[in-house]
Amino acid sequence: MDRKAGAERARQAVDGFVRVCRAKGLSVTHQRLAIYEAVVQSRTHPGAEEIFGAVRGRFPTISRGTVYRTLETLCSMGLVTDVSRARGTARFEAVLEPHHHLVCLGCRRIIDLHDPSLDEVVRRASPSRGGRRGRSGGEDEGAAGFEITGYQVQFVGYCKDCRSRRAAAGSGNAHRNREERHGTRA
Amino acid sequence: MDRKAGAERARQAVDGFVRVCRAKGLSVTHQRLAIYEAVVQSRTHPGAEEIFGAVRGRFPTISRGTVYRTLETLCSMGLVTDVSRARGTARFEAVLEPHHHLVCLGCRRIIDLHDPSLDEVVRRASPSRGGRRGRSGGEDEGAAGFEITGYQVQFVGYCKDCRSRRAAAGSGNAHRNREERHGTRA
DNA sequence: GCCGCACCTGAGAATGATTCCTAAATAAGC
DNA sequence: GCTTATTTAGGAATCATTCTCAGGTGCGGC
Repeated sequence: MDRKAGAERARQAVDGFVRVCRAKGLSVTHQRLAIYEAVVQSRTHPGAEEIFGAVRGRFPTISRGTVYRTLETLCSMGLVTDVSRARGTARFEAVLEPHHHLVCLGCRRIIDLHDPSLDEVVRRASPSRGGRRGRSGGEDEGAAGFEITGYQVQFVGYCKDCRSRRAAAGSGNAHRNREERHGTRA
Repeated sequence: MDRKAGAERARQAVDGFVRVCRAKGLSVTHQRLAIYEAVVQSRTHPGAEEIFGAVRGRFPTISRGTVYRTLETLCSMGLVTDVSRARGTARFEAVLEPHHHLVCLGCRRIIDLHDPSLDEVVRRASPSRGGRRGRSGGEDEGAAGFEITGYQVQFVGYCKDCRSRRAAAGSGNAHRNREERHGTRA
């Protein structure tokens, strides 16, 4: 039953993949499909290197470049998410009071957000305080025994400047500019 | 008044810095102080490169290595925070339903956390929905006009395995092992 | 104010992740 | 099957970060 459900889910995923590729005018290559499947099958939030390793079983000659390129493509198709979408170079601050962040995916700006009501709310739901969870299929096993030392609510999106820049580029588009590339689409 | 308050704040920061260094048995070097001041004075969540540039005005021969090393030291002293403390290599997933993450600073494991109550609550406080904010001194100006495309609550800490590993290492400590180094202390 | 030494820094090499480049291979429409 | 635009393989290049080690410096004791 478990096996059957898994096979069914895999088939649906492939179907969806092909449909989305067609819709976006992208070729369905074996490599793309294999990389997508590798992400779908993994429960461990794999990195590019792990996916490279997994796919190499089927395509011994696949290159890292293909893996990186394809993962970016999959993200922009919305089939895969970059968990660390606000990732980038290390960024520091000396603000010691607890607070949260708005991260601009366009220019990588980080804006502090002080809102005590967010803290209150997160603290209440925090898994270490017995917040209810596991209702969605029991996927959160690893959470047991986790010691939480900190948290933040991270909002991602586009700051005022980048919004107007994007709006301006909207008319004469046909390409994504370099600045947008380093942000991971949400 | 603004200027005076700034100077006062700066002096307090330096005092605190010296006190913490003494308490931890660390030398108070000019470079450390300068790097700390650069972080304190910046409102923009600077990266290592920016701090390097800022400090080079005073210490033309300072090296990047010193900047990186010192930032790590400041973080472990608790004077500075690595905003992207869950940072690392890119990590992907194909789970499309909204959910949150537990990030282990020990082994970099990422655990999904499905808790609809968190979504609900965060959505209610979201700055684009007019959540109350700016009460803490008006520092959140940049938030105006920000378009939010996504968010996540990110809990950082130590998973069960890493906790027991740390506990075991606790008796025979005197050094931080390599595995802990790549995590930013909370 | 001077000494010793453990702790720090500077310089640059090394590493690791990611991106870029180009020729060869391939999917998709006809 | 043929054509062409898209995609891939392979490897060089880039960028952030870490490591190494020889020389320099803060600081407690005299």
